[in-house]
Amino acid sequence: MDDLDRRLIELFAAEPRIGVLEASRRLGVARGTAQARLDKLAASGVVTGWGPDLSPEALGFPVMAFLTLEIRQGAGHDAVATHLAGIAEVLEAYTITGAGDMWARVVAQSNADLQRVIDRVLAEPGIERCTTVIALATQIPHRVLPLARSAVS
Amino acid sequence: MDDLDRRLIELFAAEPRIGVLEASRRLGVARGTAQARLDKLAASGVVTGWGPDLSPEALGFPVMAFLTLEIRQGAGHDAVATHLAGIAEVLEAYTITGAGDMWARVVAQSNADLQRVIDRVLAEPGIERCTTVIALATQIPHRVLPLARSAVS
DNA sequence: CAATCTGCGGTCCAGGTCGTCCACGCGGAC
DNA sequence: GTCCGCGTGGACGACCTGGACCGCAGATTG
Repeated sequence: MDDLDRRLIELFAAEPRIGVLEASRRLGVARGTAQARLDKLAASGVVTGWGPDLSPEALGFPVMAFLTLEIRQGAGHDAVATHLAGIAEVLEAYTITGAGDMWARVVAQSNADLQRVIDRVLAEPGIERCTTVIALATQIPHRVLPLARSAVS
Repeated sequence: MDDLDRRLIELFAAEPRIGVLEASRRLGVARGTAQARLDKLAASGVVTGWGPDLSPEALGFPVMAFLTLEIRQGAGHDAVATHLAGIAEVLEAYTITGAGDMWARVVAQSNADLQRVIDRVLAEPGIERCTTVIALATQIPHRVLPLARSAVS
């Protein structure tokens, strides 16, 4: 993860479709070098994929909310996680610090639809309580690039 | 967003490097069709980018935490958002329902490093209080694909 | 100190791909 | 009936890819 790697990532983040050759030209290095760096970045796990980024909003799910789930003692998180994984509107879920707590990001087609999503989530008996927080505005969209800039090594 | 679009997205999500021609072959359509669909998906905003996905963990930031910030009345969210945007470890931030609340996802190199990050966040005087929750395990990694499958229209 | 290794730059090649046209046929909408 | 949008198949030239080879430089090792 030296400076060349960083510039490579930034370049592809800015213009994903340029291709290896064009990238190598822009950075003033040989194509083989750029290619080797990209392969290494992928192998080391820094670059996890090149998949298309989808916008839930454009897909018809403009409402985003964060759920904090309180898991019933002894119920185990796995059952809840499996249940959440079966709900497409659940985009993300983590176990977090706190007494049996779990956190999930969900989206919905409207505020009314959010109720339906939450009800689906709560269908799992292992969930004791659920507090919902709705995202009103995006101040910082999901980003990792600045982190790559600051990463050392 | 018909079935062809969906299969196209799923295909590229599974194998991002295949190229338009190969994709059209797999789906049994003409290349021009696949290309037109991809262009349309990008134009409609469903596909927001093809950038490399970076793993904060692989970049040396294995600790993830969620901050709930209480914004001082009248301070305005913008100042806080600008401040957060200047911190690379802040990967995401939203204003949320609740009295002047804001939510942010941060990463850090270690639990000790998390303290440094939080201190940097709290350097902004517009923030009144900050509660931190640490993610222990990823139950569902960030995903949008299932949503695309369920999206209608 | 010298041998070795690794990373990098430069170059070559064949094959495949890309973006972009076009004409044509099909179905639905007016 | 006629128009329009959409998908198809084909074609074009320009370009890119993956792979290979070589030489050089610095770092590492014995």
